Amino acid sequence: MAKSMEKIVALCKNRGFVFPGSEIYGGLANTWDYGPLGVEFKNNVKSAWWRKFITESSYNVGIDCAILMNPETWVASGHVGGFNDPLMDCRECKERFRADKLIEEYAFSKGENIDPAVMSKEEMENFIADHIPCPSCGKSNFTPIRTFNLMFKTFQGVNEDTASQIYLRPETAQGIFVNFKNVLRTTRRRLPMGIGQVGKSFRNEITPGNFTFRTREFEQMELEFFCHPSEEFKWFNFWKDTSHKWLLSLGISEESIKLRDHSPEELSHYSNATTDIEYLFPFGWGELWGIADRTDFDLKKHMEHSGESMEYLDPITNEKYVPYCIEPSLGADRVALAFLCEAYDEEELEGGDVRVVLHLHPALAPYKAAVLPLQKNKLSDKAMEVYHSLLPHLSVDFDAAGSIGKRYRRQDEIGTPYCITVDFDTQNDDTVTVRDRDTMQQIRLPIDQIRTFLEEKLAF
RNA sequence: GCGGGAGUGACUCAGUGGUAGAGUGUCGCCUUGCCAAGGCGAAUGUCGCGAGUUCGAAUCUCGUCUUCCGCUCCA
Repeated sequence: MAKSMEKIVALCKNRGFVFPGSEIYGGLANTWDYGPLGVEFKNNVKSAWWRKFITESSYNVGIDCAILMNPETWVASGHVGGFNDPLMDCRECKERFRADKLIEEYAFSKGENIDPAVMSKEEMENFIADHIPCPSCGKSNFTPIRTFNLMFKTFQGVNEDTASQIYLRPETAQGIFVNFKNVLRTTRRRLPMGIGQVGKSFRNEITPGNFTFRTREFEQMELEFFCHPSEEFKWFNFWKDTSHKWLLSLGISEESIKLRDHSPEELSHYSNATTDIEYLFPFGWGELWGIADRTDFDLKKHMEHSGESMEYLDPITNEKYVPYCIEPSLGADRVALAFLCEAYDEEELEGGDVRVVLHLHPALAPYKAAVLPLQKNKLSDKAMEVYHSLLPHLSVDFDAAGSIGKRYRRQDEIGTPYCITVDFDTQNDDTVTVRDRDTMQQIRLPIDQIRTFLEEKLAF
């Protein structure tokens, strides 16, 4: 049956996966809070990534950097210069223009030597008002210039002046680059080596939207993998492949993802190759994972701006070089949403009624199992025992309210892969019914084997 | 920023000037012995906010806030 964002958003709100941010104050556009189930789920997504890309990798190590960084970082990375576009709108025809581009074009067409780069905002505004009509409608009625910078600004310390202005990081990558030497030295690693990080980033997007897909505050799972320049494509393909397989191993189907190589025109100025892994959301294809060959761009920029050497001395060959960097960068909120969309299903059962079920991979499910007494009054004590015996080891739920069928459905809806039903036989032989979410099949299992059974299912 | 929708219980909505409603969900009791059964009962509302009109406003007017969808934009 059809899945839609509307239904998925409604499920998230009703069951405590995701709430609209600041709801009691009428909300704040495009902010979302992860509820009790959502945080378990998202943590599972993040730890699955961490396990695959950091813990289980012999090449990679982790790091957790500050969100606030020396502003010079963003000058070096190009984020300060690259995102200060002076924009103005024509009040008549609503077209939007870059003031510096208008002046450049004007200067070029008149053969005059005017450089907007040295002009202040007011000077540009005045110049345009005096000389340049709207290229679209011919009128001269522009709004004042507004500079759109992607980065959120704030102030460090008590003085709110430009000297104390700092930024919320727009990507986690730069924290890794500035620590490259620290990590290399303290881990005594040789290249190739990767440094991974999970953390919040902030971008003041003009148009956010589609639930948690594009938000101004978001979480990234980034790996910066450093290698010899001659091996850039080898490792680029390796991480592309590894990323692709990771998604499949956690339940994303082949049909709903595609790998899209950037065309040469589309490539960022620093990249030799970029591949996006896109997922087919109910609202269309959306980028989950950008795998970019960033070359030595970032390390070189930081060398220039900081004066610190970012070169690597190969202890075997004695070759000294600035490493190339392959960056698989994944949106945590995006991929979590993709897992949800992929898992969401409405199944028509015999008799015509419909059950909503999240076919989440057990490793991602908020609860691995729910313990249910078949009969509330007489079996709750025994069920509680089972529940408490599992609680120290696994995330499990307990539910005694309503009919057993209703409780199965409630667990289906939140993606709990197994329901453990305590019945009257349990009291005699210490076995329980384990009901599978996907197949609705039931097996009988001794209580002391439940934990092992569940833990085996968590592999991906 | 522009254009267009929309704000009534947790959710979906009804209510167009005269005592705030329904279904779903939630909770309790009974029933129920493996897939949303049933019975009885309960709780939850500054009707987004502020002015105005009126004897009286969820309802009409103005303002405002929030939100959604398009457009603009997008490392």
